[in-house]
Amino acid sequence: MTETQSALPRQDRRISRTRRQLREALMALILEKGYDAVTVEDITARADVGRTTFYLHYRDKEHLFLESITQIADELAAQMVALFPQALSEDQMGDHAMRPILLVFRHAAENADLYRAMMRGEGGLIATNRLRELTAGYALQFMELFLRGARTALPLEVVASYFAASLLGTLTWWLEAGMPYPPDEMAVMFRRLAMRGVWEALGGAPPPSALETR
Amino acid sequence: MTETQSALPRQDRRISRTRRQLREALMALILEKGYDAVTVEDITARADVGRTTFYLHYRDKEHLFLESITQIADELAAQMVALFPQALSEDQMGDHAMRPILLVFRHAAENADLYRAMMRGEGGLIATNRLRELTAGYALQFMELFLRGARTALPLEVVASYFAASLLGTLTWWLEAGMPYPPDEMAVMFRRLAMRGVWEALGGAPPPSALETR
Amino acid sequence: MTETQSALPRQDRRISRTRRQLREALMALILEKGYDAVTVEDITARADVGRTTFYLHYRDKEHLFLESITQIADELAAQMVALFPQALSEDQMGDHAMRPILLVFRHAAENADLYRAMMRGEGGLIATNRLRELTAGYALQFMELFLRGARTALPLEVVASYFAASLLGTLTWWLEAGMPYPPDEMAVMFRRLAMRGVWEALGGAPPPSALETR
Amino acid sequence: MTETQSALPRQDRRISRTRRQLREALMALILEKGYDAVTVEDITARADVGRTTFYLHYRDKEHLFLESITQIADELAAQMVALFPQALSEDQMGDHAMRPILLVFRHAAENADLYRAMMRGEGGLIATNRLRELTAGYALQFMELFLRGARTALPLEVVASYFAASLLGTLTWWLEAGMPYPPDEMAVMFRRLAMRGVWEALGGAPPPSALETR
DNA sequence: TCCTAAGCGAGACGGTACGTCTTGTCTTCCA
DNA sequence: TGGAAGACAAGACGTACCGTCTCGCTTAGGA
Repeated sequence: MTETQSALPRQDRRISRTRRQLREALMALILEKGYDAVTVEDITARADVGRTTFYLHYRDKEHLFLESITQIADELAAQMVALFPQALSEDQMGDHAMRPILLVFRHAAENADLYRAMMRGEGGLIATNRLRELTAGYALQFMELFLRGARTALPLEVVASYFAASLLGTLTWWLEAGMPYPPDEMAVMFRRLAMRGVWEALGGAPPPSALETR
Repeated sequence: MTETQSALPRQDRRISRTRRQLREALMALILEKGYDAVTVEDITARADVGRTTFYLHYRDKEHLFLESITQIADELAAQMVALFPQALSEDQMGDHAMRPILLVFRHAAENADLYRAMMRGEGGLIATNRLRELTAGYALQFMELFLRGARTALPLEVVASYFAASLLGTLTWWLEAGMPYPPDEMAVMFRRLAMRGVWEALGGAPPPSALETR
Repeated sequence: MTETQSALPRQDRRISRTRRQLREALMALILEKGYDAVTVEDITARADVGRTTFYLHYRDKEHLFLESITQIADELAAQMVALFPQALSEDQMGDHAMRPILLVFRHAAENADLYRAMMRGEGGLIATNRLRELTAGYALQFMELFLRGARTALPLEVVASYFAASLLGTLTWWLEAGMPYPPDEMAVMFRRLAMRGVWEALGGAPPPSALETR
Repeated sequence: MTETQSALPRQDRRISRTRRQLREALMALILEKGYDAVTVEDITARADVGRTTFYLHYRDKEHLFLESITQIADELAAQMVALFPQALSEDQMGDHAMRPILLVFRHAAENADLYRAMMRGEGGLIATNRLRELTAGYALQFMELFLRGARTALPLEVVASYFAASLLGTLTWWLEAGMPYPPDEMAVMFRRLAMRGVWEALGGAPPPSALETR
């Protein structure tokens, strides 16, 4: 990381420093006052940057916000992708279904402030929607991979959107409640709540491992 | 409705007429441009009312919005309450668990535009949060009623928030997708997805009726 | 004046009060810092008025400035018009030619600050040009009235622009130098300098009264 | 000129090339849009030069402008000085008084664009004021030379400022009107308008030559 | 021949002012 | 007397220039 940075021209390093300061200022302020109440001036004052400079980098507040979100979403997505190096056998599936959920809760725990900022307040829908789409997309992909075209009891998109909504909703509740349970435990609980119905909807009995192991 | 109104003094009728126009204007505008993009001036212009008059009745845009939401939430709540006239026997429970869900999807279908307005856009969180709390509250109440203090496999609040989030999430998806399935069908699908996990979490096997009947 | 104002509706009185405050603030600030250095915020702060209110009344600084100029120009113009109630006999002409000049110097002396503000600084050309056109116009009118179509030694427009430029130039010098001579004396001096040439250019010998009387 | 340049070190030649481009760009742009509307960026874009480079040579737009003005003013001044090689006899004076005026109109005709640029627009006062002072100064000098301390009918400074203002005003009108008369003719007309009054103000009858010859 | 100093272009940056938009308050007028 | 009209203050918005700065590139003239 340090190497990467020092490899950049000075000017570029300065730019990314400015952008980082802006991102961090925005996130901190959202947690303090909520997205809507934050003004561009607030952000630049906190980031110790001229207001003009803000507009040099971002169209408006939402632009900066989306960039910030995208960044952590991409991070999570990268970790997600790393989970599926090759096709899985069916009974591995049950076990592997657990992993992405675990990943999400752990990632949220590690970036709790960012996640809270994303989901809090009026502007939160911007973030929530992006995350929901992302999640539903991954769920759909995963399920199609598993099903290999087999017919399902319920329409796949219903299942996927159900899954995404319940995951994100549970996540939100958990974060707002101050993470009263450790992430791994939350993942297990969520799994117990969600997976039964999903497996059934997909037309199969849940693999034993999906119920017993973690 | 007409009777109720004609019972009011003339002046009051005029007031509620003004208020109704404002509400309707707001809802229409939210559907057109999204909550945030709507200005008070937009609303009053559409409602054919002076801007001053708006502030005579509501503190600000959010105030009017919440009032509108509250109105239909209350309506739904009233229907909900009517479902539980007395204590239920355990095997009635399974059957009755279905009813509130059905109610929600039907009510949403009947007031699709309002629901969409509530959930759409940035300001949507205001509505979504209210609905989520309301729903989680009802779920909690219902589950406590059913359990009568029995121990559960998972913390009740986790189950309740899970349930509320997945119901509202599914509802949102369904509305935004243009209600591709009839409300009763959606209720059944949602039930198949959610109830298995919930019943298990509450510590019991789902009553047969919960799986088969509608 | 007081009567006129109290005859206005209250709202209108308030408006003209705001406008007057803005005009006075602008003029004062021009004298202090020069036209260009004055910002809209300066003006509104001095006038004790919200910045938005400024834009409610004027497009921009120049608009306000021109309105102010026009006002005193109109005042002068009205006095000027009052000088020519009917056609003049030729030998009255010489005597009357003196009067407009006297009028200008006296008017400038009475509104010295405003005149200085108008002529000072970068924005001054806006004012200067307006005044020059106005003056040249009046001079042309006066000369045509006097000549009744007779041929002249020099083109009339040359004479008129010469006259206007020298009058305003002398005026400017006089004001900037702190009015070292009383207005009536200046008028006489200007007349001695300018009128000989002008009369000759118009083709006639100056009437004796033009040279001797004041 | 070419010789002078090639005698300079290359670097310096490059510098003066940059400066010349900037000057020319400014003048062209003033004629197009008026002084105030021209931005530094406009200038550098037109001059095909980096914005930084501008500030390498000039403090700001006004600095560049004044430098440009000074250059042609100096040129005119040099020609002016060449007119007075020695003391003049009184009757030569009348004839010689014509020459500087002629010089001014000819010089303006030769550099019409530059003169127009100088006098046009808001920023024109900067130039106008410089020229007025310069002119009034020369006039004063000339008159003192001629009078050799004799008493005058009117204060010398009044006469000088009158003279300068009327000369420049006439010049401006002439240029803006598109030079409808040749420079020599303008000089004669101006002389007929101005000189009578000036001579009288200085206390003497105009020498015959001043009225007849050119 | 290199190398080093200067002219220069690119562009990030802080700052100031602009003109616009929306909000919520208040006052006046009218039906 | 309730509602419409609209003046007003407040304050955020996004834009336009400004003048400063740092960074490399180029290029010419001296070592």
